[in-house]
Amino acid sequence: MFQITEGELKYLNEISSEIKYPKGQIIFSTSQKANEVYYIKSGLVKIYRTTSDGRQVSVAIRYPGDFIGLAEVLSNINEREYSAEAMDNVSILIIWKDGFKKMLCEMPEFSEKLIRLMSDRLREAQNTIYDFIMNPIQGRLAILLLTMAERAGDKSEDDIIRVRLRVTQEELACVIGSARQTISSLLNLLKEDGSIQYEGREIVGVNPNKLKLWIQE
Amino acid sequence: MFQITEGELKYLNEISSEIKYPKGQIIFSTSQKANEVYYIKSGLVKIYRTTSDGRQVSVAIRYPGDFIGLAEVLSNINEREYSAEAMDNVSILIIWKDGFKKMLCEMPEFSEKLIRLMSDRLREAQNTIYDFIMNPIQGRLAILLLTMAERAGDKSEDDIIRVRLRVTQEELACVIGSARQTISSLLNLLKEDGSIQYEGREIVGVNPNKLKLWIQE
DNA sequence: CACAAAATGTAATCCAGCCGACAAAATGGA
DNA sequence: TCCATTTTGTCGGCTGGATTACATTTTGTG
Repeated sequence: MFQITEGELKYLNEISSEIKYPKGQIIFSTSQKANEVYYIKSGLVKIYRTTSDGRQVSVAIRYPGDFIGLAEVLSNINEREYSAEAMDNVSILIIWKDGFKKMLCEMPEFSEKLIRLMSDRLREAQNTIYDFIMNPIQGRLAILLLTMAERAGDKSEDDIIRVRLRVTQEELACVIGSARQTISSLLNLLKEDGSIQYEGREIVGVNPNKLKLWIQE
Repeated sequence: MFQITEGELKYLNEISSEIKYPKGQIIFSTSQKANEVYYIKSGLVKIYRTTSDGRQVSVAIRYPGDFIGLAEVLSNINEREYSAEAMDNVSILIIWKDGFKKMLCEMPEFSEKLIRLMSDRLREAQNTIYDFIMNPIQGRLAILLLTMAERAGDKSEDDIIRVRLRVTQEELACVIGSARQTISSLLNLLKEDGSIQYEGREIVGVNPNKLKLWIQE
């Protein structure tokens, strides 16, 4: 998908400052001014909104190599529509709007790539909508675990993805719009079934082929 | 949101050919070659996928002034991931990939605007995901009717949107991931409630304020 | 090490909304 | 105008999964 080049990263490093956020820290939140974009160097970030009754609803998870906070800046919206929170210890580049827009002008191939990036994200979001309509909870959970493993893990020799995911059931529930208790029992089913492997409270292995059996279509 | 200029439309007219599709006609479908983008001059188009068991799942509805078929072309995907079908009599410009990409190079402000467009669509899709998680069926239906009215209707003197929507319950059901029968009774509730007005089988008026009462958050 | 806080497991209850089945109404061709 | 086809209305039964309510385990912290 989207891959940043050496040159671009160098440019980014010059116009940004690096910040580390500990797990649980909020990077930006709804209705703050949207004056910067962020580039994730390491760690996972969840994009979410807090509802009036206090629940959290996540619409995406972003991984190392992803930009976040892009949509508001590119759409020229003044305020953040979603919040972003570090799901573990996260290292991030902060890039000010003006610098970022200057970069877009000066590096036309980067600008071109950005169109592709937004396009990829749109397709991804549409697929999420599709999956929500098509799949019952188990399917959505399977899809989520699969994508998380693919994006955050290293593919090893056999077809089991080695990974290191420390994510609570509550967080998973927010992403697929479900209840924590339901996730609890489903995860146990997946465990028995060999679709996922735990080590303590950390997911360390994911079997794509077995997981896919839970997914509709 | 996205507004095309006189100049851009003129340019588009030169590199495109206009085609009219009668209601129900398929404009492109899944796994066809993705060699062109389309610009809707009039009419509504649904973007959907047919599942293995024959059901249709819609992920978006596009309106006059929208481009369709963009994502595959901009992402450099070879095959269509979704199908597009005329929801009524539709008039469309077909623009070949090469011509479109040439236009992007020659009109940098257009290219810039396209980034904004994709960004807008991404936000829209994320909001759809959010709504799916937050809202039960009535809420989703209300949101759908509201956006359809806002995009396809003319705002009149009072705060009722005058519109002319000929859409079957089946189609509505596909968009919000529900069953036709459920839509049937909900529409009747909305009718009684004064949220929407029918004339025969056509929705001709929508009351945004009343509709919003059905929406969570 | 002890204790509070966070995360998980489990089970009973309940209900929104899907599904099947059918009747009625509207629409559009011939 | 008539008949086939499409679209809509309605109703009961069934079920996935939310909700409530605890018990148990794990984790971090003074």
